[in-house]
Amino acid sequence: MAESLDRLRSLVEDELGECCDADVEARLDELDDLEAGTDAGQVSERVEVFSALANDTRYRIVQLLAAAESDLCVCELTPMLDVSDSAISHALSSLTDAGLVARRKEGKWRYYEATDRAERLLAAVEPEESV
Amino acid sequence: MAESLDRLRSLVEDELGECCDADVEARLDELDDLEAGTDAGQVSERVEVFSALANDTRYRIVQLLAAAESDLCVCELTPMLDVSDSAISHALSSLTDAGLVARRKEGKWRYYEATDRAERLLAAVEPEESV
DNA sequence: TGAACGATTGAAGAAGTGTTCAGATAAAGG
DNA sequence: CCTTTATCTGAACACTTCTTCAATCGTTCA
Repeated sequence: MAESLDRLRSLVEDELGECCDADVEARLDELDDLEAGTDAGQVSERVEVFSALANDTRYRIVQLLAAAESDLCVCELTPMLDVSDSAISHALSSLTDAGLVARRKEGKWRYYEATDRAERLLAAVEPEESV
Repeated sequence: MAESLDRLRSLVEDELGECCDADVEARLDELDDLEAGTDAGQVSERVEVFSALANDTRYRIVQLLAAAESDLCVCELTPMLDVSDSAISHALSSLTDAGLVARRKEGKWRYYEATDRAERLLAAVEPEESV
């Protein structure tokens, strides 16, 4: 660890070229702060959220739920997604775990809707021009 | 296809219960519009973006680049991420393809920075309270 | 020119993921 | 009750992904 720090120091010295030691120290401090600002638990929680959207079936479900005026049940989703009910059920379960979808039980049916977090993410992924 | 439509119709009739045909038609139209609103190319482009963030190494890189005041080179990232240079290079390449990171070449080094799209996504994934 | 160094690439094996199938639950209605 | 219907669950297997290693590229500088 101390060794890799020395290595980083000399890289930074190289990178900053002919400038003073104070600048090198400042850069090293900045890098140090960056490293401190990441918490493993938070990272994995957020990676899980992105993973939930990293699949055609799940992404489309969220997109459909966000676009729908009312919430939808599994049997309404099925005809729009060419995979089995089972696959949709698995997908909805991952999405619920990730906090992207909320379920409501009503008699024989379960209705799903997109959460705010999901809607924010869908908006954020749109390319520049449309923002 | 016509068959599954009939099935959907009877499901919707069940769901809406004792109400009139017009309501059933309206619901079917709504479902139809939803289905029409999704384009395969767009879906896969966005799924690719979410996939890029669906991995610890890549997520942390984007987080570091977004938090950094200036852009960073691979050799500065390496000590903060306990994987090989090679892994980081592969990661940066996926991120660049997904439009989440931009590269700048300068002499011996390549500097990377997070794009606006990446910053929007990082903001959007934060949980409710912090918005 | 050639040695050193930062960065990238491709191949390969281990690990992880997605879908389906078969079977299980739970609510509704005869 | 017993059946039907909507949804869920777990196991299995094909498929994808992630990381590492080894080799390569491109720039700098002696």
